[in-house]
Amino acid sequence: MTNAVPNPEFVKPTISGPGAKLVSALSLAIHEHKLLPGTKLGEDELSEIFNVSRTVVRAALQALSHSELVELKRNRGAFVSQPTVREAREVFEARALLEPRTARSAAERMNEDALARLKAHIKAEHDAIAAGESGKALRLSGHFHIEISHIADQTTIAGFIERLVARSSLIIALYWKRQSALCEKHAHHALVDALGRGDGDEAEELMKSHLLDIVTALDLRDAPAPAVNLSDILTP
Amino acid sequence: MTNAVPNPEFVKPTISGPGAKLVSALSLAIHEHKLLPGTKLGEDELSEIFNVSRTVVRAALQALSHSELVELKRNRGAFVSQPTVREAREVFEARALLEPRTARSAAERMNEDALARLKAHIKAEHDAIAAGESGKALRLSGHFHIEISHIADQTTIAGFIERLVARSSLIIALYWKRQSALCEKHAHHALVDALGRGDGDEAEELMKSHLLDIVTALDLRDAPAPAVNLSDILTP
DNA sequence: GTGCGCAAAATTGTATACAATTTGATTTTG
DNA sequence: CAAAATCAAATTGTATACAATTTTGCGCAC
Repeated sequence: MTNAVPNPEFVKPTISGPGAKLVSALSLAIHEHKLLPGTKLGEDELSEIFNVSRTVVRAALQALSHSELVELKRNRGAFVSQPTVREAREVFEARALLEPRTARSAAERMNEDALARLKAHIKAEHDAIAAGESGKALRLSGHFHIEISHIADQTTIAGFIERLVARSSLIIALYWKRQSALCEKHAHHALVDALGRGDGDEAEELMKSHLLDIVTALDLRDAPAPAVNLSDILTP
Repeated sequence: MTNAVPNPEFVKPTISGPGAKLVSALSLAIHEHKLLPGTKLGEDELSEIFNVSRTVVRAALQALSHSELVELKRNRGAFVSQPTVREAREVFEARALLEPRTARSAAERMNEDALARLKAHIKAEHDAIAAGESGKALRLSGHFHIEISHIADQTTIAGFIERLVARSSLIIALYWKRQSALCEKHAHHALVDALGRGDGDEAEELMKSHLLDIVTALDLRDAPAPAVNLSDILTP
């Protein structure tokens, strides 16, 4: 069965043709933490798996690098990005700057259709958790924020938020405190409530504290990134 | 003589090797309004001008499309982007959201070196205007905002602002009211003053009104579109 | 046994050839 | 004469071949 959410894609169609499938599949896998930060994405490997030439693989990897999910190192290859602690802090500072205001706008532009989409989204999150599909649940919880930004109807800012959410997924993979449970369930539910009532003040406040909660569940001391490739770190 | 400004590049090194030159040259030409929105960027044409294969031209065009300076249309080719009126409004709304706050941060992190760079920047703008190089002046005036965002030391947000400034350049090419003079001279000078004094409140306020001034000088009602000959402008 | 150096293998970078699609002009047809 | 159909030229999309670079592994000296 396919996703219950209208648009399951994170990466906008910056690329078309056969490469689009590759971009979708890779970004999906990264968002669901099936591909972990540091994983090498070899060109031959991918071209064989997807039955396309290296030309389109390279185009897809370049596209992913521009959305910052993948890092390209010249003559070395493509790797799933490994945001640093500093980048992690910056990403959530940027989200704190953009998203609360965006949630307010969304509340002001709310309508029946949008509310239905959000509720369906939360249900999908629920179902994924119930089914034990933690990767999918994680991806959906990120996508929830994107959905709100789309309701706010600010395409440009929504694009920024998409990038930040994508990066957040990598950050969570690297810095999430294992002991703290990921229970965005209540926060998202409360947000949908506020949005449904058109309560911009509350939506803004809820989003602010929700983002703070997420950061609190991260371990952003100088924790070394669990690198797959040690040589990247040990050789200057 | 080369630029007096430390980093004349707008597009970050998302691409390396021979293609980097191409990206630099094209983004420079676009920022200086030598290549106007809607201009077609043919692959053969560029590969001949820069003496590289179409492979690297395509990579460069893809990079430019991800920074939204260029729009790729499948089976049609690459064109200098033509932001719509709606996009234009969104871009300046996003700038209004990000830049005043960023100017405040910059004021708080100001130091001797940064102040010197900003003053050198303003001087370069001055000189370009005096020399009648309006394209260069325009590019520098955009880069001034990027310089401030770098001083604020928020790489992620700085990246967003870079994209917005790039897009603004296209917007100005399309929607600038000819009658209104572009005199960012005073605004930029006042900003540097406030920043130099570490006056965050004033810097934030000045940036806000400065951005408003720019929008006011735009005619965001309709949109014509010009075009141009490539080989007349580009020389590697 | 450790470290260095060199050569082979693997991988990425670039160029070129060919396929698919669009474009524009010319011809055909009502 | 206008509109539609068509065919050739031009342009982009994709695959493959070759070059450059990095990685790997073996052998040798110390």
